[in-house]
Amino acid sequence: MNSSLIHSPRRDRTTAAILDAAAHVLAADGAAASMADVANAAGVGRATLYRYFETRESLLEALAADAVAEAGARLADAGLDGVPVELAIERIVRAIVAVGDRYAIIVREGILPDREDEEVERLLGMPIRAVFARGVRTEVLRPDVTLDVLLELFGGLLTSTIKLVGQRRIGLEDAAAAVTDVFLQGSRAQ
Amino acid sequence: MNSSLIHSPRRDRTTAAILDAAAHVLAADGAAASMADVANAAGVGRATLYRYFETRESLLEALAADAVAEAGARLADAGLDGVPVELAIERIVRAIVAVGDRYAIIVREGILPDREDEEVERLLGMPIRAVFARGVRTEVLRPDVTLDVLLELFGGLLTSTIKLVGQRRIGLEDAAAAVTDVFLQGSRAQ
Amino acid sequence: MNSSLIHSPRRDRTTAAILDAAAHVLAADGAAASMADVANAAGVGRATLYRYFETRESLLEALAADAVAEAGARLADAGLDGVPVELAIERIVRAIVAVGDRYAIIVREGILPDREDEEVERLLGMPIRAVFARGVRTEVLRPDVTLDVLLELFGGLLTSTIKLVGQRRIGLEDAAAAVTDVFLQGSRAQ
Amino acid sequence: MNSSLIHSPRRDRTTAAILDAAAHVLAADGAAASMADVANAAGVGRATLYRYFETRESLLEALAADAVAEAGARLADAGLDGVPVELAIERIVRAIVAVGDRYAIIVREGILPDREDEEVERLLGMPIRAVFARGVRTEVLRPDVTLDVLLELFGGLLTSTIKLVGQRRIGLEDAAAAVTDVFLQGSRAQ
DNA sequence: CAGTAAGCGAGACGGTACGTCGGGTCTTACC
DNA sequence: GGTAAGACCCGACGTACCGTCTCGCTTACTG
Repeated sequence: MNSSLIHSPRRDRTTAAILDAAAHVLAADGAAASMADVANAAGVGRATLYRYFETRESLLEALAADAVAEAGARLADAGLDGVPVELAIERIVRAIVAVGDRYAIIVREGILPDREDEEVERLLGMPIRAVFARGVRTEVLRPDVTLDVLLELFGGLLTSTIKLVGQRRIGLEDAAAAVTDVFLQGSRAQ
Repeated sequence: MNSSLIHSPRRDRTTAAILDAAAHVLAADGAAASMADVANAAGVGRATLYRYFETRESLLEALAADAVAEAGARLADAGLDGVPVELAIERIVRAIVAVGDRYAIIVREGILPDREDEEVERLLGMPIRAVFARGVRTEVLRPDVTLDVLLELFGGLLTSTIKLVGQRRIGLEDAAAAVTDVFLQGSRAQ
Repeated sequence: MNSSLIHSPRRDRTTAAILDAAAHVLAADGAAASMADVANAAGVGRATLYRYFETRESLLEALAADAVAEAGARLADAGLDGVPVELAIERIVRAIVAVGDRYAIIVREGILPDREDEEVERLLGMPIRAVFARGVRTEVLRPDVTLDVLLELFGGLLTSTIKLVGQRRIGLEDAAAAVTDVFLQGSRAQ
Repeated sequence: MNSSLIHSPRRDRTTAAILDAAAHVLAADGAAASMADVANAAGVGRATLYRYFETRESLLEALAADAVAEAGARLADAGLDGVPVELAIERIVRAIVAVGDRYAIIVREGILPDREDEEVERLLGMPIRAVFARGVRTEVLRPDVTLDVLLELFGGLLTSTIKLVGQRRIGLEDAAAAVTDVFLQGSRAQ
C-alpha cells in the first residue's frame, strides 16, 4: 500500500515483522511507544523502519489497514448473503470483535484517517450495509432510523464490545451473542 | 483538582480561561496542538500554563474531569430517580451527549486515565448504574445481561452518538430519541 | 546611588542588610546564586530586593561600588601624599588587599562595569595615579612604561594577591610586603 | 576530553567549528550569548550542539581546555629549557598572551573549573614552574618569595597584560617586553 | 564463482515540543 | 506607604522524539 508497489519475499517478511512488533509494542505502551521502540521490537534498524513506513502516522495507518483487511476477509468468508439477517449480524459481530481484539490499539487511539476510509467502506461498510439494507427491505430491521445512523450505533456497540473482550471481562462468544441480542431486541425485558 | 487546593478568584478565572482555550484549540488542531498554542490561545505565558497544569497530560485530564463534572451535574439535575426508567435513560443520553458534544476531544483522544476513574464512577457511573439496577429490579430491563456489560454497551452507543452529533449528521434531540429507542427496543422492526 | 536619593534610616538599614547578605551568598555560591537566594538570605521579599536594586547587575555593581568606596576610604586615610612613594605603594597594597579579601566575588566575577568606572577612577585611580606620577617625577619609578600600563600591571598583581590571601595561602602582611617588593625591585635576585 | 573518546574526521571537524563559533560569539556577546546563538553561528542545530557539549558549562570548559592546550603547545615549542631564564620568561609571556588574546572570554568569565586544573598544571604550570625553579637555582630569581607565590603574581601580571592587549591599549610585543622587564627588574627606576 | 547492486544497521543531524528555571514586572493585601 | 507574597511574561536551558541523511557492511543476484 505504502510507497512501494514492488513485492519481494524479503520485503514482505520485514513488513510483517514490523507490523507485528508495532502491534505488540503499541498494545503494551500505547501512544508513548516511540519509533525506536518499534524498530527495536521488530529487530530492525530505525532507518529501515522509516524505509518501510515514511511516518509514524503511516505505520499506524498500515496497522489499521491490516486490521481492516483481516476483518474484511472474515466478513467475505462469512457468507453473509446466504443467511438470515439476524445470523448475518451475529457473524459480523464475531468477525469484527475477533479482529478488534488483536488491534485494540487502533480503536483505543482512534485512528482510521483519510485515506483508509475508502478501504474501510469497501471492505467493511459495504457488506455490513448490504446486510442492514436487506434487513430493512425484508422488514426485519426498523425503517425509521437512517441506515447511516444505525450503522454508526452498531459501530459503537462493537467498539465497546471490543473493549470488553480485550479486558477479558467477557468471552468472545458470550459477547457476540449479547451484543447481537441487545442490538436486535433492545435491552427491554422480553 | 490539580496541584493546588487554594482557590482565589483570580486563580479560578485563569484556570477557566485556560481550560476554555484548551478545549477550543484541541478541538481545532487535535493532538497536534502544542502547549504554546494553548498558552497563546488562553492569553497566558507558557510558564503560567505549566504553573496551572504540570503536564500536557494533566491538562487533558483536567479537561476530561471538567467534562465529567459537567455531565455529572446535568445528571444530578435530571431527577433520574423520580421518573420511569425509560425516561431516565433518555435523560441520561441527552445529558451525556450534550456535554460530549463540547468535549469531543476527550472522546476522540480516549483520555480518562487513572485518577479520574474514581470521579467518573462517582459522578456518572453510580447514577446511571442506579437507574439500570432499578430497571432490572422493576423488570423493565432484561436481567440476563450483566449490569456491567449493559453499561458498557450503553457507553458505546453514547460514544457513537456523540460522534454523530459532533459531525452534525443528526440533531441532538433526534439522536437522543433514536439511541434511547434502539437501546430499549432494539433495531428489530416492531 | 540607585534609583532613590531619599535616605531614611530604614531604607539604609535594609540596603545594608541586602548588600551584606548578597556578599555572603555570592561568596558561597558564586554566580549560581539567584536573586531569590539573596532575598531569602537578607530576610526580605524578592520584590523588595528589586525595589532596592533594579537588576541583578545593579546589585553586583552596588556591591562593587561598596568595595570601591571602602577601599577608597582606606586610601584616603592612608596619608599617601605625605610619605615616600615606596611606602605609599605598600599602603595601597595593604588597603586594597584588605578590602578585596572581603569582596572577592567582585574580583572573581570580573564586575566593575560602565557606570562605576567614574567612581573607581575618582576613589582609587586618582590617588594611586598620583602616587605613581610622583614616583616618576621624583625618579623613583621608571619612566619608560606608560603610567596606564604600569597601573594595569599593578592591578594584576593586586588581583592575584587578593586571590592568594583569600585562599589563605599567604597572610595579608606578608603578601603586602612581597607584592610591594616584587613590584618595585622585580623578581630578579639582588 | 568531553563525553566521547571516539574520534572521527567529521566529529573533529564539527567540534572545531563549534568551538570556533563559540569563541567568536562569546567574545562578541559575552555571557549573554545563548546556546542557540552558538549553534547558529556554528551552522549547526541546537540539538547537535548539545550532542557535542552536554552543557553550556562543558562548552566553556572545552573552550578553556582548548586555550590551555594551545598555550601549552606554544610553551612546549618555545624551547624554554635551552635558553637563559630571562629569555624563557619573555617567551612564556609572549606565548600565554598571544593565546589569551584569542580566548579572552575564558579570562573574562573566570572559567577553568575542576577537572582541567590537572591539565593546566601539566601543560602550563609544570613548564613555567621548571623555568622559575631553574631561575632560583641559578640565582637569577630571588629565593625569598615562595615559588608558588611568585607564580601567582606572574599570573596576575599575565592576566592584566592579556586585558591590555585585548583592548588594544598596547601591542603584543611591547606588552611582552614591558611585563617581562617589570617582572624581572621591578618598576623602580634604574 | 567473482563482482556488483541493493538492502541494511548505525548513528549524526536539523527541527521542534516538552518541562524547568531564573530574571524582571506587576498586583494584592498586610502592617 | 512601604513591605511580603506571589502571579505573571519572557526566554534560556537541557531532554526526547521525529524524519532525513550518509556512511560502511553484508547479503543476494548476475555475468
